[in-house]
Parts: sequence; C-alpha cells; structure tokens
Amino acid sequence: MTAKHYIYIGYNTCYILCRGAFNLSMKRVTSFDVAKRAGVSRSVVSAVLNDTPGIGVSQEKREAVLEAIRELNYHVDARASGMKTGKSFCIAAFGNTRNPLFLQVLEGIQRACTEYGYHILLSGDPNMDISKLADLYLQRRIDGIISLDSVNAVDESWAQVQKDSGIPFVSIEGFAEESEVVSILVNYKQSVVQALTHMNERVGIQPIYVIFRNEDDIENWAERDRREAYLTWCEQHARNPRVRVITIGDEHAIMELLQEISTDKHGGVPSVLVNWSVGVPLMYRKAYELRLRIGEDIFLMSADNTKRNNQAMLPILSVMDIPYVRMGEMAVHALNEQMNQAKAPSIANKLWVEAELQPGESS
Amino acid sequence: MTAKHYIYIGYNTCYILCRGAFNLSMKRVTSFDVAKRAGVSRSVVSAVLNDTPGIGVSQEKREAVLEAIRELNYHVDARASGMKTGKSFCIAAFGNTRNPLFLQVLEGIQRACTEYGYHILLSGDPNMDISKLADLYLQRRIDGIISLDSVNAVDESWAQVQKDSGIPFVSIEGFAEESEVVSILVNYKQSVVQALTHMNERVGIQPIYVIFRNEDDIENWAERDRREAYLTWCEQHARNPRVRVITIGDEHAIMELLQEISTDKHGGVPSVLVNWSVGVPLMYRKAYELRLRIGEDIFLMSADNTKRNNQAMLPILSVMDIPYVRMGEMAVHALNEQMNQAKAPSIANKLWVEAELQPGESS
DNA sequence: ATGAAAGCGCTAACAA
DNA sequence: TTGTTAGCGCTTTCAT
Repeated sequence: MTAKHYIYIGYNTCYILCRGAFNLSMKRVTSFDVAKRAGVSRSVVSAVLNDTPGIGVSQEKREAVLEAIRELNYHVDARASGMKTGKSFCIAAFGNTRNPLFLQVLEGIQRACTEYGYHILLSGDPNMDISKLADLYLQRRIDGIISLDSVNAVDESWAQVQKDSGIPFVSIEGFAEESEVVSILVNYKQSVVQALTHMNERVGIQPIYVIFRNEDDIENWAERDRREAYLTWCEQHARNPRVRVITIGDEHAIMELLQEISTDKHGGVPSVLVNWSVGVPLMYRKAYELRLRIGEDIFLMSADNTKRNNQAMLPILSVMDIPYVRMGEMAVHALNEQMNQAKAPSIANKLWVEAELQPGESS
Repeated sequence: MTAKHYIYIGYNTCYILCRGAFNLSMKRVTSFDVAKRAGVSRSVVSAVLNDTPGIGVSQEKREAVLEAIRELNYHVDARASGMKTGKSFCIAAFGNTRNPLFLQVLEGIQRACTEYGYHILLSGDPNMDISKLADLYLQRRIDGIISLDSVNAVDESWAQVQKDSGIPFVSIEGFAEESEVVSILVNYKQSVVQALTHMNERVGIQPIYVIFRNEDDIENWAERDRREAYLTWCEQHARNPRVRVITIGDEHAIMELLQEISTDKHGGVPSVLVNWSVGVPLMYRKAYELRLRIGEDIFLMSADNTKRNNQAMLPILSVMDIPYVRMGEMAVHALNEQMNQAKAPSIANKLWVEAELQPGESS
C-alpha cells in the first residue's frame, strides 16, 4: 500500500512539476491541466466534455471547467480518447480523384459526416494496391469505408478486405449482385421510363435508344435494366423499339446515325435517348460538325447523367439526374446503421435511389 | 522492489491471460502479441517496424517478427504510435466541395501524400465556422493544413487559426499579399503574355481583352496583373489596347460586344481574350444564340482556366491551363519543408507556377 | 543486441 | 457527486 502510494504520488508529482515548469515552452495542454486549473479531477473534465450519461456535474464545476478549457485553449486529443473508446470517429472515402462525380459524392459524405461528428479520411489513389490500402485503414482504426465504384468494374478484393478487416463497408454503385455487401444503387429502369415519358410528351414518336459501350465490355446489370425498360415501354405503348449499339470511338457510326435520323422525318422531331453519359459529348460533337442543331433538328436526352456535368453544354442537355450528393449522404447513414445496430437484419442491403428529370434545352 | 515487481508481473500476466483467453472474440492484436509469438520483446517489434536508426536487429529475429506480423495479421495502431512520436502523419485538405477545381487539387495532394506517407483528412464544409474547424484540426493533432482559397476572398480568420494553433499551413491561390503565409500562386502575367503571343500568331490583330467581374468586386491582384500584362504587351507591340469590362449577368453587354466585333473586320478574324473562366460559358452561349461559330467567325481564348473543365465544349476552348494538380503536389512539398526545417528561412513563402498553353479549336 | 519500464492523454469502472 | 486508478498500444530511453 505504501509502495503503491509512493508510485502514484511520484508519478503525478513529477507530472505536475514538469507541467508547471515547462508549460510555456512545450505547450501541450492536457485534461490534467484543465482539471488542475478548474480545481476538479480529470474525470470531471472528461464528463463535461462528453456529457457522459449517468454522471452529473454541478453547474459551477461545469462552468469552471469550460472556463479553464477556454483559458488554456485546450483541445481533446482525439487519438487518446479513441484508444479508450475504440472508436476513431473517422471514415474513409475511397474513389477515383479523376472522376468528377467523386466530388459530388464527397460533398454528400461530408454533409452527413458533419451531422454524426465523423471525420473523413481520403484515399483514392487508384494505383495503390488494395492490401496497402487495407493496411492503412487498419492502422488508423477507421470506423467505416465508403467507396464509389463503377457499375461494370466490381473489384472482388474490396469485398475481401471487408471480410478480413470487419470494417463496415458501403459501396456506391458497386456490388449490385453481391447481396452481402451494402450498396447504394440507382434505379435505372425508372430512369429510362421517365425519360421516355418526358420525350413522348414533347414529340409524338418514341426515341431511338442508343447504347454506347466500350469495345469488349459485357453488358452489366444497369445496362440490362435500361434496355429492358426501353423494350417494355415500347411494347406497352405499341411502338416499334429501335435500338442502336455504338462502340466508343466509332465516330462513323454516330455520323451515320445522325444523318439517317435527321432526314427520316416520319412525323415529329427525330429523337434519341442515350444510355450513358460518356456518349453525350460524342453525339454533340458530331452534330456540331454536321451543323445539326440539337434541340431543333434532333432531340436528345441522357438516361444516366448529372445536371452539374452538363450545364455548360449548348444547348443544355436534358438529363435524368443521378443524385450523387444524396447517394453520398445515404452511404454515411447506411454506414452508421451498420456500425450501431451491429447485425440487425432490419436494414436491407441494397438501397435504391431514383434519378430525377432535369429538363434542359436538348429535348 | 517486491511491491514494484508484483505490480508489473500482475499487470503483464493478466494481460497475457486475457489475450490468450479472449484472443478470438476480441481480435485486437497488439505488438505484444507479435512479440510473444516471435519470441522477442515489444521493442524489437517496434524497431523492425520503424527501422529505428541505431538499433540493429538480427536477421532471424527480424524475419520471425515479420512472420508473426503476417500470421497474426497485425497492424500498428497509428493513434498509439502518434501519441508517442507527436506526429499524426495526417494533413488536412480544406476547400469547397462545390468547386470542381478542388478535385484536381485533391488529386495532387493525394499523389504527393502517398510519397511522404501522409494521410488526408478532408473537411471542406464551407458552412462550418472556422473556429469549429480549428478545433477539429487540433483534436486530430493534424500535422499541417492545405487550403484552396480564392484569389479575391482572403479569409483573415484562416491566418489567425494558423497563428494560434501553430499548425503549418499552405494556401493555394490565397494570401498573395500576406508575406508570412506560404502560398502557391499562379503567374497570371505570364499567362496573359503567352495567350497573346499564341493568338497573335494565329491572327494578325491583337485580341480585345474582356474582363468579367462580379457586381461589386474590387480588383484583386490577379486581375491587376493580367490587365497590366495586356497593356504592356500592346505597348510593346505598338497596338491599341482594347479593354472591355462586363459584369456577370449583363447578357446584353455580351451580345453587343459580339455583334460589334463580328461585323468589324479590319483585317483577320476578330478575337477575344477572356480574363476569367466564368466568362467563357457566357460568351459561348451568346455566340450560340447569335449563330456565330467560335473558332471560325470569332476567335476566343481564356487566360485563367483549365483544360479539363472545357473538354466537352464545342469547339474546344483554347486555354492557358492552370495546373491545379501540380499545385496540390507543391503544397504538400511546401508543407513538408515547413514541418521539417522548422524555421529555416531558406524557403521563399511564395511559390509561383506558370499556366501552360493548351491550344483548342476556339482560336 | 535485447528487454524492462516509463509514460503519451484519455476514459470508464470503481471507490469514497 | 467526486476523485482514484487501471489501462488503451505504442515508442523510447535505460539498464543489462
């Protein structure tokens, strides 16, 4: 007991002396300093800071603590508190910094994170291999991961990381077909239907559906959904479906298409629904070269796009706007549920969002 | 001595027992576990991990440690190590997530951070007040801050935060006139000169310089530099300077300008140099409405812009490309110097970068 | 070369 | 209610 006491006293005394002596030079203010100044113990300081439930602090003490904090310009050390609580209050956002949509997702993540008090760790270097990345996350004791994936490139190793590390994970636009992974997905069927409805109101005839695709991509779920929606819609409205597939890079095909439809006026303005945001600038460019005015000579619309990315286009493209900002927010909420409710089966693993019609001048 | 010993043994024994017993359920692997498995002490593990200078570890022990790390899937706890070393290896990136240029800066920051082993904490909520933000940074014991500022909005409170917190700080495009702050700035004079040179080679006459500005902005240093560069260039080439100031929102002024210059053909294609990226889409739009073809009827160029932001424009805009990605990288390097060399006066506080000519189709 | 031990700043369980 | 204490996982002297 004496020995024990001796150790503690020695410990603290030394500490206090050091503090007192070098406080000015090495300005690391701790909760201890605050406690000392406020004339309370460190636990009280901690209680005040965290509103620890079940522990009351008298009004005067509380104010004394707050006062001391202000005077000493004290800030909790998130690392130290994290070590105790096991939470880092930090989530990782992964995505390709080359992709402008990533910024919108970040905006959403950020907004929601502020709400929960999370901070965002950014790490989207696509060159970095996934195990390096996992190591990084594990080192920082990240509370969760959000990644912006691509519908057609589902990276298996991500799932593996999640399995191994046990870190809660939410994918945006990825893992649509892996039921265990939580993901935020766009309802592309609805997108196409609404686009067709819009165009149908404008012109009497149904649009040609143009599928842009990369050379040797196989059709992904999103593309399948869109195509089926188009065919179904045509069937329901007793129209002949007209589908065209164009490989990215095949300028000639675009030119042919444009020339063909711009002359073929069987009632109303010829119109085109494009499947994929990447195809739009290609269409615009060819139309520009051919001196066709989009929005006058041809109507054009995109079923997978964002308003923000096309605002400088002339004429402004009519789009089904994918709400990336909101998807970012949703991801954080989903992550939060995953973290708190442990294994509650209440949450569905797939969260669907709908694109919103943003009429422009092109249709 | 006995008491002391008793305490330590008790401490460690309990620890070991707990570990052994609950290792599966509470899977927090520590350096202690690694040490035990490799048959060494924790210090050796640490030495292996950090290549601690001046401390050699025999080859076999080192391999044993590495092996154990792999087997146990061990990852250092960055928080714990940070507490000892005083470094968090984390830098904060601040910027407006609404600004697409921010993404390019992030790309650069990221690239350079990978190199140094820093991680990025993102926090760009522009609504959040600056003292909240400072608190956040201080809590996380951030090693440095990079912020993407705007040339015409120098936020005084930022500087205050830096003073108060002592956290190394680098501004991108901000604080040009505050010599104490380290900032990365664009040489806008050079930008204008090179743009004029380029256009002069294309058409015989000097371009009109159009200054787009917000209603009640006062002229900032960048705008002053650009205007002066234009005037100087004209003088040196014995040309009559022609400057136009247009307030954002004044569509009529743009229309007048376009109509005026498109008819006024005194030799060569009439051409325009725009001061600011925001003005470009406005010019394009009016030209589109007037059915003037940029790149044929009028030449147009921008002295403050990015290639990436204009790639979908028709025709592609010729720009002086501001290298935001590189500026992000530079910011990290500058931060690093600030952190390592303490107060070395060797580093100039203002780092200048040059815009690069990216010819498009508009001039 | 290696290991013991101190202590970074905090929170939570417990004691008073 | 308030104060004491153990301990989070690590690095880093300091003895050996």
